[in-house]
Amino acid sequence: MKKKITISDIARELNTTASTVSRALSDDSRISKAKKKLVWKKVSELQYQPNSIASALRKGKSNVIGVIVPTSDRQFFASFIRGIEEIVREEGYRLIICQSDEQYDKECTSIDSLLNIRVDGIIASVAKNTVDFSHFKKIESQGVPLVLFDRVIETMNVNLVYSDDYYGAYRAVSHLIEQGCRRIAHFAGKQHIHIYQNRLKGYLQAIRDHHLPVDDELIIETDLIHDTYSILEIGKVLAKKLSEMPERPDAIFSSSDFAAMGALQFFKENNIAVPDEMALVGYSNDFSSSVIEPSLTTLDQHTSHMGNEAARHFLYQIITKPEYFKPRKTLLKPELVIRNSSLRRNVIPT
Amino acid sequence: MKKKITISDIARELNTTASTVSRALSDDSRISKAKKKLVWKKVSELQYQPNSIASALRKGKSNVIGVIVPTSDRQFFASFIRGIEEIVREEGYRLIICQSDEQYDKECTSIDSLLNIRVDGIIASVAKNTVDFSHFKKIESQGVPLVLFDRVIETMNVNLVYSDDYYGAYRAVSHLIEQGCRRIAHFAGKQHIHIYQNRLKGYLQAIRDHHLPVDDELIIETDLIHDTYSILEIGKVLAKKLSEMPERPDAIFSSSDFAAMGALQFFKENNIAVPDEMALVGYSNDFSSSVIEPSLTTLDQHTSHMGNEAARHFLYQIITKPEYFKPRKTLLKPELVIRNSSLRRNVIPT
DNA sequence: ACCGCTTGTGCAATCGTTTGCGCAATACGG
DNA sequence: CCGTATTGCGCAAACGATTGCACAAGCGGT
Repeated sequence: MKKKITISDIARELNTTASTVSRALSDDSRISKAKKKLVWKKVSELQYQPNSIASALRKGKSNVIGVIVPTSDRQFFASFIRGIEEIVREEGYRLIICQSDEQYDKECTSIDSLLNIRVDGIIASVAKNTVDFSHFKKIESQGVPLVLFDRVIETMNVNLVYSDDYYGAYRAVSHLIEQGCRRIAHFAGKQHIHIYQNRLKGYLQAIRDHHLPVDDELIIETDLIHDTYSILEIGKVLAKKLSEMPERPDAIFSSSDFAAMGALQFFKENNIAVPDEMALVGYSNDFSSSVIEPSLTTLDQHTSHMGNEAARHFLYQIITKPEYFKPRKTLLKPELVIRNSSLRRNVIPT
Repeated sequence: MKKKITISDIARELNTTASTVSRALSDDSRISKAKKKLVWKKVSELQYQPNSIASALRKGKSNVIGVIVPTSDRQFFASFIRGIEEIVREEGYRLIICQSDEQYDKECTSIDSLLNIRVDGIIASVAKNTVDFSHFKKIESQGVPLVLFDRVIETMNVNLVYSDDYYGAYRAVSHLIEQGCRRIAHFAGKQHIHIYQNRLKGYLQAIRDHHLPVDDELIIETDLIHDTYSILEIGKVLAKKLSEMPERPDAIFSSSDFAAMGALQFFKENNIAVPDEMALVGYSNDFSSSVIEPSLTTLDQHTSHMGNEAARHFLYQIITKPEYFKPRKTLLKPELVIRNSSLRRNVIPT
């Protein structure tokens, strides 16, 4: 192990003290230009690397933001993280990324470690089974800025960034109705998760607004959070179930791209024409939805934009005095990306 | 800001000193069981959160590993990161993830910040344009353990984890030949990157070993590192070029799944039958390659396994005395995942 | 009664930076 | 020539946990 050189080493060589060097490095106005030059010269000469640990300890600020995601290998979360990074990197913040793997206890330990290393803030999306929020309350109570995104906890008074799932679903279903669909099924996610609840609400409202009957049989609640290949399978199974109904539906709005794609594969294998006999809309605009045949209509949530917003919320909270601070909530509208799985050729666009 | 409670607060309440508390918490044998109980009780009573910054400063160890990836929104890197995490989390290490965005200068600053915060090690894949390696040398010279993966620098004497690209390519091309293909084109990546170089070598060797002619016209070198949608386009353009050749090739081995998929889309649009007129093999086994129609044959690199290995290399180096330490190199064999894009029906499997 | 040993605890320095405060030197106005 | 700014820098105390060393008390053996 080579001995690391410190601020005092520099000071010694320059016949001055650590304080002066420190101030010179932080461009303090009380240090003369000449001295600063000298210091900078020595710094590069000795290849000095500041020790941010020491600095963090003294300043009580680590310049690190903790990010907790259920999993980082979904495009959704990956591009969200990229979105955060884009914004905070120029302010000198680094990210430390924890995966909860959708498990409550990993979520807890992640939060603990992040607090231990004294992150300056935490940006998180809650795991699918989390119903107790005391660990998030702890973050607040320690005075650490918190931003929740996507799977948020609406009852907590913190910064929020989420997508307007109600709108997205409403938009998707209205689109299907415009295409002439009259019996629209819905692959709904587990209803204790807000986003899935809102998508179901949007679905219902759209149906009602267009004076169509709501059929509970067509609403299938299932766990849409798994690895991609499993959800694909789930989609196939559900598609089979729907196709065997006496009065077969003519469209599906799925809360997951992958379930929609699984369904699509089933229909192709069983010669049910998509979109003409069965139109499909997914959710999230995963890359794969653009290459599957027919390509899948879906909702793009502009995830990296969500990341940007989350980052900005954090930065805003940092510069605001606690007594003046009020949490901010951003609700972003998803965009319907219309592709072939829902585009019937004999329909005249309105 | 609520005042954080420290080890000395605990000590004061217990009429003892910080040293005793510290030792009690680290389960030092010199502290009596009784005292330890008392300490633990107070700890939970006061909701004490250890300050790892202070600890890191004193111990010269942060329990953080820096990971540098070109981009985290590729499945490849995401699952690699997951692979690392799996192994190191139980040893108490956290990950801090930096994206170089394939840019040399971001790579440099990432390394600098990681060294500043005194990470215990760095696991990195080099950016596509990096040709000067002094920043990686710096990591070594500071005595910080380094593991390079996938896009490695073979001339550096550090831990390496990479995939046997030569083997993968050889395997892919042999498979195409077994399927009856005789004029096989190759979408090659830029040749200053080792992995693409090795894939080209594997391609060439397989052709030669099967006594087929090598046609330079069929080898197209192009930049395969971009966002997915752009590579898709590149694939289409190249496919067009190939399809217009007087002697049209009957197969493509692409160093990128996305380029292969782009080509596939072009062939479908232009009624060139895949795999019968044109067989296709991609590289990486991205999820989308399984849903495109026909599904794409490709090479799976077992990325999360690569992550496991990288993590183990790091842990090994950590526990080994520098004077006994020798870098370890792991070369993993990719697996050919045979799907419909290359599977000709009239071929009897051998 | 004395010595040595074990067991449990405290003292104080240390990790590398930052920062409030004080002090000298110079400048400037009257 | 004195008083008051202004400029430039050093002293020393933090930040919170860790750790080498000393030391005290208790015990047993001679």
